[in-house]
Amino acid sequence: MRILVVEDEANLREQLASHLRGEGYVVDVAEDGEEGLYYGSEYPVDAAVIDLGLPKIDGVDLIKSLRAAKHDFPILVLTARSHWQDKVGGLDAGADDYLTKPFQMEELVARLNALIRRSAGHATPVIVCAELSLDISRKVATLHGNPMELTAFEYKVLEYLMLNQERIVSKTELTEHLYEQDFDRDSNVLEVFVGRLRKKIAPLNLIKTVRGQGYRFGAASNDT
Amino acid sequence: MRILVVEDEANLREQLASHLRGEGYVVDVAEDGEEGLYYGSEYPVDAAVIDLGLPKIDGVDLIKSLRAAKHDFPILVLTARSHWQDKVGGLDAGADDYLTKPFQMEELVARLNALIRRSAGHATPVIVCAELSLDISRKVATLHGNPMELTAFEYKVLEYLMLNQERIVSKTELTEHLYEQDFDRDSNVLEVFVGRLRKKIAPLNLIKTVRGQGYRFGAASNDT
DNA sequence: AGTTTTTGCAGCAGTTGGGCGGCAATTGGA
DNA sequence: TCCAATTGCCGCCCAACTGCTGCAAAAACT
Repeated sequence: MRILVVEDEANLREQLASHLRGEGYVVDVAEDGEEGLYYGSEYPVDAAVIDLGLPKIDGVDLIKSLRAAKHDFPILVLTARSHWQDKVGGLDAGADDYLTKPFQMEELVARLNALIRRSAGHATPVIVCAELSLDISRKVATLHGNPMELTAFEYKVLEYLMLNQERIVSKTELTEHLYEQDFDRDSNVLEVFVGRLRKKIAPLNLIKTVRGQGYRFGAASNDT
Repeated sequence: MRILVVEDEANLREQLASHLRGEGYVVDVAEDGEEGLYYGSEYPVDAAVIDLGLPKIDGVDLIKSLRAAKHDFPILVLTARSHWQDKVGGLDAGADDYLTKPFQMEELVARLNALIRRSAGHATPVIVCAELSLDISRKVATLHGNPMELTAFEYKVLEYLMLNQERIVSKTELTEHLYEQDFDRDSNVLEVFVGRLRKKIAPLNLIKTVRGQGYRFGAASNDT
């Protein structure tokens, strides 16, 4: 999952970035509204964390611009406690949730998780498909009731596919959402991971290949 | 479907071309307005993506010239965010939609799809004919409610025929819209693909041969 | 240092696009 | 009406491409 962080204070910005990376997210950082607008428009981000007090373009205007440009990824707004009124402006502009500084990283992560999940159309933190279920908040997959042993990357791939059930997800899309931008385009790592995942969830045939287009995750249905 | 891309910046131009080719389009590229006018006049393009800031002939003038020459394929205009006023000029000149840079490829593709579909006279993204329906945006054909397994080429042929229902489409026309220009004229690939399509949608007799002229797709009606 | 995870490489296999030649259908002329 | 020429159709074949897998090296983590 790709997160955009827009925060002007260097210290907090780095803290956010490194903590989110530690949680397995791909993170783009911007230090002002202009840069934020650029990243938000140019990269396929899955969610954004935006501080409201920003140079160049104010946080509220940034959100408005992003929404005007039809970017509908969820936005979590950060406000200083002393400016708590701002949060109303942020939500009005199109943000989805807010957090007042100071805050705990765990809380931010939890809220981000929830936002991403809901924006993919899942109301609950557990996605179930046949005998396989995925607990987004605990980051655990369960097969036939037993927790699966997945590596960090295997989990990321599975999560992205399950959040986008029934949709064809191209390898490019997976790459863009799961890797930092400079990634070797003609590598076959993804094929390898999909292969391993398939092996681990066998004999459920949930990950289907659509030749020339990508993969589709879904309940084994009408193939051929 | 044949797309004309007119963009002076080499990087973006190649990115556009390769991404659109990846989506199954046939792409002509031009790097200035003059070249754009040539391709737009000479080849049977189905839609064009035109950057407004162009050398030799400006984007707006290019659009005007194309329209003056009675080319009515849909045109999607690209503008830099800082020159957003341009878009008005572009639309006035005869463009059909616009996108401000930077933008995401997915969005461009989605809009192009919509433009092509509408220009063929279909308001909705799903074209239905008897028991066969085609979802242009998802690129899926459905027969009797079951999604069909079509190869990339079979799909392209079917899409073109269905977008041009009831009209006689010559093999030359199909070739020009579905293949890059240097194509072996006396090949029978198209006949082969039409044959395979017929087999897959049998027993519906939707693709009729008009000897010496081409094919006509339509609800089985009064044949000779 | 040892283990686990990620990545690159190379070979394999299935699918697809396209060629070739034979066959069928239509047309026009005798 | 019959025959030949033309046009389109179809089955079979092959080459190229895409995706999969196993192995080994590199990197990350303990």
